[in-house]
Amino acid sequence: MSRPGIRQVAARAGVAVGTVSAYLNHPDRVSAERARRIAEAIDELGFVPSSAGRQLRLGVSSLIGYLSPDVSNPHFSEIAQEVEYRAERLGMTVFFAHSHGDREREDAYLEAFEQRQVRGILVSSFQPIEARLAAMRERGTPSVLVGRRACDELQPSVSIDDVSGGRQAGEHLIANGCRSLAFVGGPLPVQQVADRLDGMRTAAVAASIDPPDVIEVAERSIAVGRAVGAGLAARPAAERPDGVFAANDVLALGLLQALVAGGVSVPGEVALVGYDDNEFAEASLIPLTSVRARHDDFGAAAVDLLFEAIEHGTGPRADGATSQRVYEPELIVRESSRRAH
Amino acid sequence: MSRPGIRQVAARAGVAVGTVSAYLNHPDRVSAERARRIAEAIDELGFVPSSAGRQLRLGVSSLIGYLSPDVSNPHFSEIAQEVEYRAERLGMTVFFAHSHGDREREDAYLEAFEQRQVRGILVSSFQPIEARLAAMRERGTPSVLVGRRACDELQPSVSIDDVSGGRQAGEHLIANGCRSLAFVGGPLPVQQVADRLDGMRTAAVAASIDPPDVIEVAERSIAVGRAVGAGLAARPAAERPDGVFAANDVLALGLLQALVAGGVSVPGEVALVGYDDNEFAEASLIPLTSVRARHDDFGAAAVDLLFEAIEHGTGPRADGATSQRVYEPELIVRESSRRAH
DNA sequence: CACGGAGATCGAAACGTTTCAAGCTGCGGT
DNA sequence: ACCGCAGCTTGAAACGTTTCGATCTCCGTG
Repeated sequence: MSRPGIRQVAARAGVAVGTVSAYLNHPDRVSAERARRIAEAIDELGFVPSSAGRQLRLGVSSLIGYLSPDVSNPHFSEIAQEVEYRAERLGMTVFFAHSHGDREREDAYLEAFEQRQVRGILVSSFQPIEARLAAMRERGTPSVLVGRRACDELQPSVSIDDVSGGRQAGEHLIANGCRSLAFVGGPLPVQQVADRLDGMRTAAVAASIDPPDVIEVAERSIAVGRAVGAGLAARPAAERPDGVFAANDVLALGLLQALVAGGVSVPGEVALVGYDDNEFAEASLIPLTSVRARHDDFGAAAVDLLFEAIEHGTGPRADGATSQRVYEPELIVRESSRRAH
Repeated sequence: MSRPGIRQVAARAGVAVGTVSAYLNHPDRVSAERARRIAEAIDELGFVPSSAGRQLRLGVSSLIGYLSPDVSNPHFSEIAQEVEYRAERLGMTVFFAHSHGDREREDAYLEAFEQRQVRGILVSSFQPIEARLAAMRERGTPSVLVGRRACDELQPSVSIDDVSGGRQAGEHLIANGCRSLAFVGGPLPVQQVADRLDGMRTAAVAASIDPPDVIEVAERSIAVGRAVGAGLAARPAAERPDGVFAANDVLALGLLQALVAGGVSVPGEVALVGYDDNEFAEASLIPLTSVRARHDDFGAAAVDLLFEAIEHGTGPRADGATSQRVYEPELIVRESSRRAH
């Protein structure tokens, strides 16, 4: 007793299959009488149209794929939500997949997307991935790199100027009287992390103070932040940085907790700045200063850019412009770094 | 220049289409020589198998659907992650969709799942939805209700005993000397919320103290928690409850921030307990006491139950047992409610 | 009354895959 | 030299849909 198809519906309603198809896709083209009979048949049979059949015939789906590292980081879940809203308004469904930073999973999902004939793909990744995206573009599936600026001119991307974000964080700390800076983040090969550090270094150089101490970590999680924070709290005050910039809010929140638990006053003894400005940064008991990546437009812009790529085809843009949007981040100053001079 | 199909590959490799199919699905059944030729052809043509064609022929996909209200709540994203891991190990891909509490969206996604012929569906919802799930079960798509115990015997579910959780929270507050309780949560028609409140009431009755003051809210978010917290902080100390139980960690974190900002000492003047034990509850500067819903097994159990339903068919279970797992929650005591007596 | 046109309906073909009965090949045993 | 068997290989059929030229019906016009 396999599920009924459009044929069974047609037979039951006493009409041709083409008519049933018309009813489903262009209800206005079929007479009221038949529409009624068809609706009845569908109901009685419990007919559900098969998207596989439809997709096979049409050659495309109404799916867009979204590959992100990790939805448990509020930064990504906030973007995901926005993407879903925007795509929905454009009649598309989003197929979410999470790589958890694993390269194999990334590959597997990208391939799955292609097999499903998604119309386009949104990709957030901490790994070099442009070559793979270029190959998919060749085969007709466009993509937008989210969160990092693409090197290849032909690869659309939506990103934050992380160097600028890092510089703002650094300048802010310095302006608040910090002279002994530290950067907590990693792995350093990750472009976004490296850029943020670079920006901070630039600020230090400009102010002619020592470059930040780099505390590299393998993972940006609360637990790791906590561990690093405990280490800092354990140092004698003289050997402790007085201004810390974390690559990430999640990391920063862990740091903050361990510092305070270790008896270090924030922002008094250590001023702290995070990155992403996620929801929980603002909700902390000592609200966290953070570099905001304008979430409001970010996900939506990615979707829009993807649609542009879908329309324009996958070649270079006719107008020669590159489709790479870079947002200027904004420093949101809160208590964790606000110091009386 | 449509994408090449298995036929073009066969032609190019000089073999029959059946052989290419065999190569793709049972590589051991084709001779080394042909395998080589086919691999070559696939490479040259950039062939990507169409999952639509495959699914059409097979009649099933390797998808399971997961409908949840909102991935920006860490509670759900933690479950989602677990579900994805478990499903992956079983060779399934998870199709995520988010209802954002909207009934229409819920409907639309459930229908989309069915059209895609998912093997089964995981559903978290705050609305009554069992009737719809029953209809889908009739048509051959099993589901597992996640987070709330199903009323219908035939509907598998994985849930937490929310009444017990509420009772534990209440008893704990009382044991810590609180005599004037309050419950913050809502909307009350939501089963999970009502159950938690019920449990707390039970505890109050058992201890012969006044039942909790109920502060109903329309939405469980940080912002709402903050607003309620500000309201409490503004009251004269005598009119303020000394033990507050929030339906949700997100809500609790908002409350906590506003209380402290309003000069109310936590846990000194107000002891606070949340629910879900999400990652950020533990990471708060005043770590939040919370009722933990054993995330470790939760998502995995849901997937396992779904698979059982898929195997067993969609009728009542042969052994007559109902497939409803109820977990006993565990109170994790942290500083936000720990009081010196 | 014949004709034309508009609008609704029909039904075969095609999309890309897997299955499976049937055919083919080569080898070992008698 | 023949048979039988095992293992590869073949290719047609079927899955459920949409498209589109052909057909049919009906009505108004000349």
